[in-house]
Amino acid sequence: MRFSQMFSPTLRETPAEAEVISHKLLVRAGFIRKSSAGIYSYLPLGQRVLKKIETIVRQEMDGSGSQEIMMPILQPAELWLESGRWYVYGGELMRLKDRHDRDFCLGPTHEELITALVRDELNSWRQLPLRLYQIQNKYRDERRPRFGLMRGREFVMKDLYSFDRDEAGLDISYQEMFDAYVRVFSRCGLDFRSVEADSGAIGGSFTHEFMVLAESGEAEIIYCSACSYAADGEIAAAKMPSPQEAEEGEITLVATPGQETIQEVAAYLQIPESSLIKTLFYKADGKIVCVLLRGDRSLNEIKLKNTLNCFELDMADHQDVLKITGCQPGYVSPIGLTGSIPVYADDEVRLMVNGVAGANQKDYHFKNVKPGRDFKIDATGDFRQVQAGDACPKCGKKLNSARGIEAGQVFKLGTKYSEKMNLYYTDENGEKQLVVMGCYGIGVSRTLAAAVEQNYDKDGIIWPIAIAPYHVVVVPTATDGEIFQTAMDLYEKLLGSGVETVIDDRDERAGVKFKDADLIGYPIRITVGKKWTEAGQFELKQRREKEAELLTPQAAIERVLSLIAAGTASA
RNA sequence: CGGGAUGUGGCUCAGUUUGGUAGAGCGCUGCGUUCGGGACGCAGAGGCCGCAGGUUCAAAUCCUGUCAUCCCGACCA
Repeated sequence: MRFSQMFSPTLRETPAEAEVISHKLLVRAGFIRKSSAGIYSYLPLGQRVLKKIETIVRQEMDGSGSQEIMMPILQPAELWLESGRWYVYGGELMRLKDRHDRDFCLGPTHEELITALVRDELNSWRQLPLRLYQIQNKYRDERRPRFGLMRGREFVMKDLYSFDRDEAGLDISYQEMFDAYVRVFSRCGLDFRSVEADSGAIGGSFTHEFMVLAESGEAEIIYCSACSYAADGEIAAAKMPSPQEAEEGEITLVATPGQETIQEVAAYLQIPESSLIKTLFYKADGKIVCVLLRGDRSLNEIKLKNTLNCFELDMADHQDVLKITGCQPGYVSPIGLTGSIPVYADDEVRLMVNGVAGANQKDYHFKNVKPGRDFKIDATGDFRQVQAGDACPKCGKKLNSARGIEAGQVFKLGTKYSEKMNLYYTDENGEKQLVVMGCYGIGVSRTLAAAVEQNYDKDGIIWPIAIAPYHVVVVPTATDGEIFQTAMDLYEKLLGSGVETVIDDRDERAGVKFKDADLIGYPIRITVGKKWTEAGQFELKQRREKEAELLTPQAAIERVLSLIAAGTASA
């Protein structure tokens, strides 16, 4: 490709609206342009990267026994009414009506459609297992689209659905998909981790997320420094604490004038924050519950939500707290609570011996509090947010934390949709059986953004070679004469060798070309300039490296081919 | 959906407080000089100031409404 003809307008300045690195760089380097909030056009460079990722995904899906199909984006409301999700999905579903006033939506995912499709065609156990997938635009009317391609309202997704005879079959499908995902992200050249995750409202099912590690990631990952344990921070567990061995003291009221926060009370009484009992009040579907945590811990709302099995969970406001305890926040306590409010204590709290808790009385706390003795506990469990430094639930070694971008998820659906939408097959005995399903998504456009979040420097993007829009840019430092002609010859030779190459044939100064090459992030740059005139050599510089290599024309081409081979090898 | 902010040539912004008929830099076009890390000079093109009302002799500027965009939060099968 001649750069002079490429529709890739680069910007010198960062667009004002872009906040995260990938958004800034993808816009500046001419990969994408915004159409409206969370909706983007892909310019030639962006489209090429997208296709590269799609190709890798296709190869791995096809290679693991799946078949590509294409379902409609526009879906009739009836199917969503059938699954019950027309009302459950809420505002995120992009809804519209046709001229006959019939309801439709733009597909955010395709469980309904594919279940209906397969149900009409699937009869015998002989047709199973079956795995179907597609790669297409998905639509989710996010409340708050943000970060460019990271959280868009329209995005490219690969969604695959597996159909098996039973749980054992699903286990195999799940594992094969899991393995395929590992290969996909490895081949894309990304640093990622698979983590155990929350299954959300579906509940009970088994799921893993694939996280591309990046500081800007929206998700927290907790992983073990020693063993293979890794989980989304939303669900990460830590080892059960061991009971404290201490002589029980007698509960005593102490004055703590003006000390309202955990920090203040700990400092005032000269005790560690972990000796305090943190008392929180939440509203679960309108009902008040009391939650206790160790003073140095914070609540993991998802764990509590899953335990309570509620839809809505909000912190109780000051008014409510006042009504329940007769006391302002800061001194509230489970001690002396009336029986109607259930008390949920984190495991760590249950094991405390001489804790400090509020007194439900302004300016006073109790010390030497023993849970169970001094107040009742209705349930205990793991409600705390795991932090780096906690002990691994599997091996007890130290847990670390990192941030990640969720680029893929594998999910066991079980019979949720088969039941609702009557998807059966007939087994060897002639009996009708529910089909067991799984679903598996990869955010293709998000993976593109994640790759940038993980691979950039102050000058621009640094594409992993496997998904780079082009492998090589050839930069002649002159715009005519021998240097330019030599560069053109090199360009032709590279193309002839199957190397995806751009020649920067613009009538620009060398500095401008170098800046653009760095910004766009071609993995390899070959400069034809003074070293050619002086010594008959090209300068080959990898975007990731600091120094250039001086090579003869033949050696340069060989070097390019070997770099590409190394960068695109199947995992 | 709650809170905050911003809409002025393609991009980044000034001008709005104090109303008087639109500016800079970059980019773009042409010519010349320059030519290895975003050159310089000269000459140009390009904007009914998000939109709709209102106040006024006069509105980018004041008022009302509305739309859009961004950030924080909530939310995210």
